[in-house]
Amino acid sequence: MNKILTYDFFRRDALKVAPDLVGKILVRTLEDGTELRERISETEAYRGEEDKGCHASRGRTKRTELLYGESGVIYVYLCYGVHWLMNVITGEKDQPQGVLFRCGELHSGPGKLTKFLKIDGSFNGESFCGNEKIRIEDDGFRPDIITAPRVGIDYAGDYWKNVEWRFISNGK
DNA sequence: TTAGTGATATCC
DNA sequence: GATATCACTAAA
Repeated sequence: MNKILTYDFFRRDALKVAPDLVGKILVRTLEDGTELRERISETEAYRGEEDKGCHASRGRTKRTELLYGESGVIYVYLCYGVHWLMNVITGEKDQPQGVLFRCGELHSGPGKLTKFLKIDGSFNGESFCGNEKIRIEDDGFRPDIITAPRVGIDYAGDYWKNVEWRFISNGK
């Protein structure tokens, strides 16, 4: 029986949660009971107000308020008016941390992942803990993790642009 | 390489 | 109210 990840898993530091999430399985249950499954193959950590790539670096606002909140909460963000990007909040309360689900085994790209799983803005503020619609399972799979600089944040400056907070499964 | 897209934040 | 910005994708 697969283990379902709970609050304690997400409450740790984003830099611990992000690599641990790689290889886990996202399970999305639709209205009609259909289950969509996809193994996570890539995540990125966003951590703290000093992280220029993190939304919270520009201050605590209505949008980023969630980042400061409860671990295990889903933060969905509409990017470029087209793509829903899904994050999960990690770390202790009042620390703006999150992990972005960057891509799954079957779909590369965060926009495609959320499209496949039928995630949209209505999931903003939902939680992975005790949620019937979406959860994350651990089937014991432990891939080797490759780290790399995050992508898409050229504006964040040389240091934050190059820090290796991107975690990729090598598929083994 | 570039266009498209819309919510959010910031500037009047 | 108006403009600038963006953790992207698809088309060319």
